Amino acid sequence: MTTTARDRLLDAAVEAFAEHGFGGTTTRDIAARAHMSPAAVYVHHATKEELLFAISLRGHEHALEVLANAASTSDSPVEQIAAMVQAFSEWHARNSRIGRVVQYEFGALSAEHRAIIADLRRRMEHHLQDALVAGVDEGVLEVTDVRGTARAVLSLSVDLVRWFEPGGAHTAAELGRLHADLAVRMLRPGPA
Amino acid sequence: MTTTARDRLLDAAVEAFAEHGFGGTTTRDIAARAHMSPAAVYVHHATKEELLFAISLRGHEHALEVLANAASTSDSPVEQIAAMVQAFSEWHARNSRIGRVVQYEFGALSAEHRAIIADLRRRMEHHLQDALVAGVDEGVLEVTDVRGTARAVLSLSVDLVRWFEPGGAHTAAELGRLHADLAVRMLRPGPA
DNA sequence: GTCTATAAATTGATAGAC
DNA sequence: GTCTATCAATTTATAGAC
Repeated sequence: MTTTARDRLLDAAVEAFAEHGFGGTTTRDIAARAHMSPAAVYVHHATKEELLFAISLRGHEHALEVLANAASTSDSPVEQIAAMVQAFSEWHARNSRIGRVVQYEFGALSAEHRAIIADLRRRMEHHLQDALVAGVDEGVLEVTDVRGTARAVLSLSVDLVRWFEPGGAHTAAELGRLHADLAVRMLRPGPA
Repeated sequence: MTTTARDRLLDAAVEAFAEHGFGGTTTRDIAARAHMSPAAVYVHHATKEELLFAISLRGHEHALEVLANAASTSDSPVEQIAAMVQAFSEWHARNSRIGRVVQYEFGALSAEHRAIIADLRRRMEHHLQDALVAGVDEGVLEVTDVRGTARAVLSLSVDLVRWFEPGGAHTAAELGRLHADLAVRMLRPGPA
């Protein structure tokens, strides 16, 4: 688990993009954070946008994996949703800087890179939609708008990257549990 | 209701900041969108950051007003929450560009301006927290973590600025209704 | 209050030595 | 694969005419 110069560069770029946004970050700032010269940034990535894409791709792949793994832990739709929301919120809290770049800098990608990332995002939404549809079929969930509700559930996890700070009022695990509980309650059939 | 040059400038800056972020927006881009020369940007605002603050202050004040008005439409905590979430989501959808700047460019403000905006944000959260506490006291809501749950409820409204497009799958009114319904269901006491 | 012109600094990216 | 040095373009902001 040695830290390569490439890893140091990616970590530095994540911090800079999360703090100042892609457009507000200079390649000099990234280089300084990674303790490198401005020229060293271009050894591993041809442009600033390619550096963003590398971060965004890794982040989306990791987040998708977290969601897929959580979905596979049970056959019960309710338990799948609880596990997905719990894991997805906890991941976003534990990786809030990566999460901020992943979620907010989509528009800064090139058209080609945006298409690749958009596909990963679709697959994330489908994991949630599948569980919602299964729950409705089994009669254990009440959902009228599957697409809109899937997005709303994911919003609980995603929006925390906007304000989460390590060492704040909630730990990552606490937010995971809270959001999972709220999500399940949100989808239960109402009182007859 | 005449459109002044100042309004044109603010509208142009909102569009530019929402599309490219504060750091990624040039004053030339703002000027071009407002059909002005680069120098005209500095007639009404001394710096690019002051232009952002003017937008952010207006936006936060407007959003707070929407929330306060919704809270005052009923004495029932459940109805207050439904009205707040419905109005807050609808406002963010109808003003998604302003909402994006308001929610995502907080960190680009100066320390002084950030303190002013932070106070407005605290007041928004308190409107929700007050209704949650009242609902728990009356026994009509079940909330274990008031702060965390207030944030989660607001996340439903806020996160839509990340992806909402006018003319998309949902109208602003539909999202308002959907989110209000989900929020109330999220807070109901569970089956004994 | 609008413009043209421009200053002064910063930017993304490259050249070429080690 | 790292550095120093630098280019060419762009950036924020200002000066001064109308």
